[in-house]
This record gives sequence, structure tokens and C-alpha cells, in this order.
Amino acid sequence: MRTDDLNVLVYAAEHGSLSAAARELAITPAVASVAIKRLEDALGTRLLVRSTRSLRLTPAGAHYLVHAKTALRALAEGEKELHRERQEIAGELSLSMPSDLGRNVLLGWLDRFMALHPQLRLRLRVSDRVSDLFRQPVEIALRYGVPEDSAW
Amino acid sequence: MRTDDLNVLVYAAEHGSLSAAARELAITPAVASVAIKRLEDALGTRLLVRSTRSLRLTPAGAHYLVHAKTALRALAEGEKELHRERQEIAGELSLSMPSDLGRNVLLGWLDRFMALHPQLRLRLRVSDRVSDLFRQPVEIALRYGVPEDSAW
DNA sequence: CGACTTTACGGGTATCGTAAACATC
DNA sequence: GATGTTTACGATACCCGTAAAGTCG
Repeated sequence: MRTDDLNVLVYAAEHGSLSAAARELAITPAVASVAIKRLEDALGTRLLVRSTRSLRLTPAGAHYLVHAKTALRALAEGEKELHRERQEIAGELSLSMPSDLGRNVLLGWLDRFMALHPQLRLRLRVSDRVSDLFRQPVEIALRYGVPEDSAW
Repeated sequence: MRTDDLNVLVYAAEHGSLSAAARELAITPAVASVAIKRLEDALGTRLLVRSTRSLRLTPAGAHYLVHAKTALRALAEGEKELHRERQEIAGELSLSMPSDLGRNVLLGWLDRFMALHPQLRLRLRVSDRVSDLFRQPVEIALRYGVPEDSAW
């Protein structure tokens, strides 16, 4: 049995639609459909009665949903605990990036990354000239486009 | 993630050996090994430290095992509830079997089967002659060996 | 040496997304 | 007719068992 299928069941019951669940889970409606079918075949019981315009749990499905949720919650909790145990990322990291890339893309990512790792300090060097890469010692340097000097 | 893999983890932790777990689960040691590897890869954490003669949980594995067990328990409970809802098997079933087969094999099975379905009454006809099959109307008849009359 | 774990590999199955068909309001 | 569900299908990926290699006591 696959936990992904259980997840589809939970989302489908929550959103009242396979397509909506599929959108949430970033899968196609087709695979959501077969996921439910797989579950039902494995359990030998119909869990959802589905028409094109409505979707509702069968009595059996309603009962099973409770247990599926607790199972998924237990696994998520276990996983969270694992990550909590994992060595904290700490110290200082210096990175170099072009100004536009930093402004448009990286800022949001870095915000979230630092929220996950409060012990981490970032030293950002924003510069648009590649030559700056050699001036300052950085640990990660990001550039994009066609490199002018293939020696890199 | 696969629940079968979680099951391998539970059995391996319980028996202290991948091979022992594999025997219990009727799989080969090789698939037990890759099951654990799959789990560890999915979680990004080593769960079991294994040498050829010993197997023990890592601290992370010990913590995760608890949640894996509750997840499996929840799913088993949900499945049991589904079967409980299912229509009870009731009524009378008559079967015919050779005396030795009944004594050696079937008795234990039938005991358990009747314990699962208290509404069911069994009518056993034990006889070693195949000709008896036609005398009494039975719904299931068991014989083994080479049939003397290919008309059956 | 013996028992256990792991890796390599081939065959078979499963699963995915696309696309089309089908159903329902 | 528009949205949602299901099926068909081809390509890929996954998973199993066998077998061999590696490992530890």
C-alpha cells in the first residue's frame, strides 16, 4: 500500500473533488483517479462514490478516512522528529549573486531557508560583474548567461 | 512511501535481523535490504546500523519506529473496521474431505475460520472413498492424488 | 567457515502523463 | 457546453527474485 494514495484520499475527501485534490497535490486527475481505485482494490471496498459533479465518502470510506489520517499524521510526525534531530545548520555562509537574480528570486528562498536554520548567518555579496568573483572569497557564486571566459 | 517497507522496518527491529524479518514476511533477504534502503533514502536518515552478525536501531530509527508502528496500527485498525462492516458470512456450508486431510490440515483452518464467522455452521462429511461424493450433496469437496476417473 | 547483508542484473509489473472518451449537472 | 471522472496507451521507472560478491564473528 502506498501512502501517496492515502494522501489522495484525504485531499479528495477534503476538497470534494478528485480534480481539486490533484491540483493541490500537483498530479493529474487521471493519477488521482487510479490512486483511489488502487486503494479501493487493495481494501476490497468502495471508499468514494463519484459522479462528475459531486464526490462523497461511502460510510466505509468515512470510517477508513479517520485511520488513514492518523497514519499519515504519525508518519509526518516521525519525519518531523527526524529532521528535528538532524544537526542544525549553523555558521556563516557567503554567497555572491547578480543583483537582479537576488532581488527577484533568491530573496524569498533565502528568507525561508534562514527561518529554517536560525543558527545560520548569510553574507551576501551582490555584484553584476563576474570579475568580482575573484576579489572576495565566497563559498557559493551564482551567475547566469553565457560565460565570456571558458576558463571557468 | 510504501507501507510494506515500514513493515520490514518493524519486523527487522523486532527480530534483530533482516533475514529473520524476511523469513517472517515471506520475502527474500535482498528485498528486505532494499526496502530498508528505500526507507532510509526517502527519509534521508540511516535507521538501522547493520553488520553481518548484529542489527540495531540508530537513535533516529528508534524514534521513527514508534511512529511507523502507530501508522501501521492505524491502517490495520481501519482495515479491520472495514471488514467488520462487511456482511457477515452466515448459514450452513457442507464440505467433504478425506479423513487424513481433515485431521492433519483442515481442522486448524476451520477452527480459525469459524471463529471469524460465528454465524456460520459447517457440516463436515469425512470419507475416503470418492464415490461418496455423489451420495451426499456437498458444496465443497476436497480430494487429492491422481483421479481414477477422468470424467471428473 | 557459516550466516548475514549488499549489489548486480534481467524480467516483469506498475505507474506516470497525455489524450481521448464518457458522464453529469 | 463545461467541468469532472475514467480508460487507453506508450514510455519510463520501479520492484522482485536469482545469483554472486562482500562482510563480520
